[in-house]
Amino acid sequence: MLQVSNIRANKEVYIAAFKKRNFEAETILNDVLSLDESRRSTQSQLDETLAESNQLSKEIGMLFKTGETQKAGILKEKTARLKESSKLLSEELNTITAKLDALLYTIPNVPHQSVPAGVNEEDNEEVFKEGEIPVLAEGSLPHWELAKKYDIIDFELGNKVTGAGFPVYKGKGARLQRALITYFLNKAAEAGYTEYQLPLLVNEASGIATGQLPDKEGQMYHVTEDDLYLIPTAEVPMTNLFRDRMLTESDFPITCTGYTPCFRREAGSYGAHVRGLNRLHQFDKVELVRIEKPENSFEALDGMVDHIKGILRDLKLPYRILRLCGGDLGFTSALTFDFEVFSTAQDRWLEISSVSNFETFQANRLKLRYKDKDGNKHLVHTLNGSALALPRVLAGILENYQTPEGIMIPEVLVPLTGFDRID
RNA sequence: GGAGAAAUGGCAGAGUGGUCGAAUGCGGCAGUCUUGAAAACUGUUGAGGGUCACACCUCCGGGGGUUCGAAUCCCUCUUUCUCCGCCA
Repeated sequence: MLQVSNIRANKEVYIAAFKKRNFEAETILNDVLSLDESRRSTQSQLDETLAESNQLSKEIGMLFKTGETQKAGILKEKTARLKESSKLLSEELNTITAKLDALLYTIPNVPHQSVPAGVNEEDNEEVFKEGEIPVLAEGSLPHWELAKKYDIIDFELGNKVTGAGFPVYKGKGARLQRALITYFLNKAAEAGYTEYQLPLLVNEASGIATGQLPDKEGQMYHVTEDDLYLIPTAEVPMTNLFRDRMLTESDFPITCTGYTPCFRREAGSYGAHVRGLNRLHQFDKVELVRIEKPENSFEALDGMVDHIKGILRDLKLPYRILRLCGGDLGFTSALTFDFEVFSTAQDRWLEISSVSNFETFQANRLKLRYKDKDGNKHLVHTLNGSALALPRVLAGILENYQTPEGIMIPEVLVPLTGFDRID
């Protein structure tokens, strides 16, 4: 959520920046500013009324003490009127505040200056590419065929037990999956990230703070009985660990990692592009979260990008990095880099990580600030990134490492899987 | 799930209708002393809104109510603790 004070100071700059998102902001920003105007004037009217009423109450107290009950009675009548008007004013204030918040909730983050304009994924900017695309033997298969051939992932069983999008990993498939999780967590630990095991259900306040609610409500599974949401990403519980905190200089840097399953309704998704592991309702992911001082956040973002590069090099997977254009940029993000692995048998790029700097957008909702040496308070910057999302990495490995003799296991994983080939 | 107790500032802990935004202790910060540090002493020290700055307003787990006036009384929700039940 943007800060009104920043909107006031940077309106024109924001309007221009929002154009990169194809978001026509002028009207809404003007509405925000005028609502804020009336919020403040109503607030100060209310304050004055309350001040008067407080003063009278004090006087009444004194009069009772000195036994002048008649005088007190007269003042009491006065307060009745004040009470009435303060009630009206506070109702008005609530209405205005609710309207203002509702508007603010619909405004996405301001794209970073480096974000290219664009309408969709076609306009994302490729900034890096590495790794060799293997030449596969005749008759190579997409991963869902391989999964069936080697009996390592069973989509049908998942359909029976739950429904589409909930695959069952089996035998070496399950072990490979577990090895990947361990491997990713080990890499994060080596890089200094603190590991967490997190709740998989979160409350509404958490969903709002990281920006999943109220706008993207339909993306999360909602447990209505208890009013809890299944996490769509570990970002939600991990970032919310720091909700309502006042940090100090010595708390930085804050770097966290954790493995969780992720649950996404993906309403409306179907077709060839969602086949197999390409798009699931439940999938595994290792996530990185960082909380940084504003002046360090972009350096931290680069650090995360490098971390993920290192993993993909280790796995010897061909990948590229995209700087998302305004049209493809997530609602809460100021700058996002997507990592894509080339899926040889499908002949397409699969997104396996998304690394973002949210600047103060989440911190404002989180009420997450820090106090600098001089005692001044600032919102922090929050960042997160997948390192990595499992299913598509698995798809990439299965497809790129297939040989007529079976699927070879990337070298770095062998100590963790205990086998070097699926056949 | 049942019964009881509790929730106050960074922490501990007073406060049970009016000079309480809140005693006191610890911690933090600044100073005195000291070659330096510790100790001791002195001062200072919650958050949000508002203002050029003050004033002023709000916040004692959340929400609602009683009252001229609520940390304090009432209702409700949440959380924690103790006991019982159930259970991986």
